[in-house]
Amino acid sequence: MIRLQVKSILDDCFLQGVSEGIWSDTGKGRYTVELPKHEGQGDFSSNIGLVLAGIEKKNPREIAEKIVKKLALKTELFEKVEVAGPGFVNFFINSDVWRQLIPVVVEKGTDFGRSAVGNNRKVMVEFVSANPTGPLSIGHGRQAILGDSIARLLETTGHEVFREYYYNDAGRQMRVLGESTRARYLELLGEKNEFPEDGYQGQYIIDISQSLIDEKGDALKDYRDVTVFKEQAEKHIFKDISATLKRMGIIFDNYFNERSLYEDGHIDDVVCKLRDKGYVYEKDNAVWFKTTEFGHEQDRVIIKSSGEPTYRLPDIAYHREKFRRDFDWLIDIFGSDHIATVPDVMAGVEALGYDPAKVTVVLHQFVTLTRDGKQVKMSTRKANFVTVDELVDVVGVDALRFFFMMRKADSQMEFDLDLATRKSQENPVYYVQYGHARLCSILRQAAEKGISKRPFENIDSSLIQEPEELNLLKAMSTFPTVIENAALELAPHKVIFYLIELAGQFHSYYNKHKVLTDNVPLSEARLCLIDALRIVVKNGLDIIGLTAPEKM
RNA sequence: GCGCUCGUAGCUCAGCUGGAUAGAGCAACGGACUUCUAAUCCGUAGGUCGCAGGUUCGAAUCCUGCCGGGCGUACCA
Repeated sequence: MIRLQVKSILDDCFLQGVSEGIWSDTGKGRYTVELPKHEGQGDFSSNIGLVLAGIEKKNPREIAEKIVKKLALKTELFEKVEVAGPGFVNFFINSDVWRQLIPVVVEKGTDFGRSAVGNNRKVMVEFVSANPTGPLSIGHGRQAILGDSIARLLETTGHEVFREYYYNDAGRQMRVLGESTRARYLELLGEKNEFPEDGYQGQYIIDISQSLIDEKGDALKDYRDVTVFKEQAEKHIFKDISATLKRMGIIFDNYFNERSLYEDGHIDDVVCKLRDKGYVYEKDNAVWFKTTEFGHEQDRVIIKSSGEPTYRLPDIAYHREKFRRDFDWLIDIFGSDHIATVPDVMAGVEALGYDPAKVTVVLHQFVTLTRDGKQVKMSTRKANFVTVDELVDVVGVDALRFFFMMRKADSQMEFDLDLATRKSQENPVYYVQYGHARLCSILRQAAEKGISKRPFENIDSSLIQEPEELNLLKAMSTFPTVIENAALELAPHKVIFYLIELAGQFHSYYNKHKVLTDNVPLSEARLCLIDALRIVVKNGLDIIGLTAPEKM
């Protein structure tokens, strides 16, 4: 907030220098205003001297001096502006500017941090998209939480967000699922049979088979067609998946079934359109898509010689449907195993006349599981995975969300269930939540002691003067920018790190200074700060889907 | 082989659209509870930012090469 004001004042000075002929306008937009890393370098700092000196071939400090001279006349925002180091301009902001943040935050309340930068752009976030072959595992959990927090951030910044889950309940995987279910069904009935070699081995299949017996007895034992088994499995698994997601606070606006692309003729239509445009040809009895026309190394098969489409074709058709539904921005959250499909889909989208620049793919790295110190290759089929439900049981929703949001998407994560269980108490989510609980506690105590929460105009705000207090205000002032950046960069971890930092500053302050004392005016002033801070922490937790307990 | 991606403290990770002295948590060590919640705080220690070049006033950050991990590289999804 304040940074932008400083930047715009600096821009004015720069332009003034241009019109006076001191320097050219080449440097326009090249210099920055940033938060310095070290103490004593001001509240903000600009590299303008160094940048302009490079362009004009002049001494950076001299240029910085000229800027400072112009700035001095400009505004009461600054307490001091000085040249430092090799040619930086450091800005020291008047303390009162920081204090004025308090009434702003209090007035905006839950809206502080929200913004309209999204301009109501329609965004679809596609995530999870797991086929119903088993419970959600850790990897899905990461994706679910990543996608959901991105969606939340976009909503907070004025985007119109639509969450979609894309799934496929046809094909080989599902046939195997049906066969596995039938095999277990017969097993439970004591019938002789063989479990499919590549069948799904999890306990959940047995449970599903049992449910069939409960409902229908042995009426299905002579069914050769696996459809009924498949459908039962799908129904149960999907119910579990939605329950798991809901438990984590994740709700979808739509589940999109890949099969509808066939039923509604979109698959055939896409092939026709591509053929009309000359991007498709036949060879070796298969249908090929000329991805080489889009700079790829080789063409790709979209319909196998058996007549079945490869996964690329429905993926392309699906993306066309997304475009046709008039979204301005399409965000796909994929695991890194989908890297290879992305360029093909993009080529397809482009070939059909849509703009691939409207698609952003967030790829997240895998979560590897270690058990007894050894890495386990997770597989739904072999059922050697850890489910999201198990994790939630053990660590709770908040800790799990925090854990997954802490890391940026493209970092690999190692997950050790034993360690997670043991360490869940150390999860930094509690550090932030405890901060919130403490803030609430102060407000409660104040009420009990009869120290009233007065409006900002009625307190002596100059009493808010400790460096820790001003630093808290400075940190609070960046909150809207943090949210905005995290949203536009699709990087929820930035909010997490911000909250940890802010909570840390508060905990320090709490241990050093007392808010409620016999000094009533001072207590009242500090209480205003505490109230505003509580709002920021609460909003931060809310925005990324975490609870903000008032007591712990 | 090729493509994408990662490599920062003992461990887990921030920082990466170039800026001044590279940060946090955990683990280690030493301190602070008759005081608004000690799920907290304060301090100490810990680094060739994978390696080597290059670009420039300035590189953890950009470029090139190499080394090492992950994921791909199907008429599997």
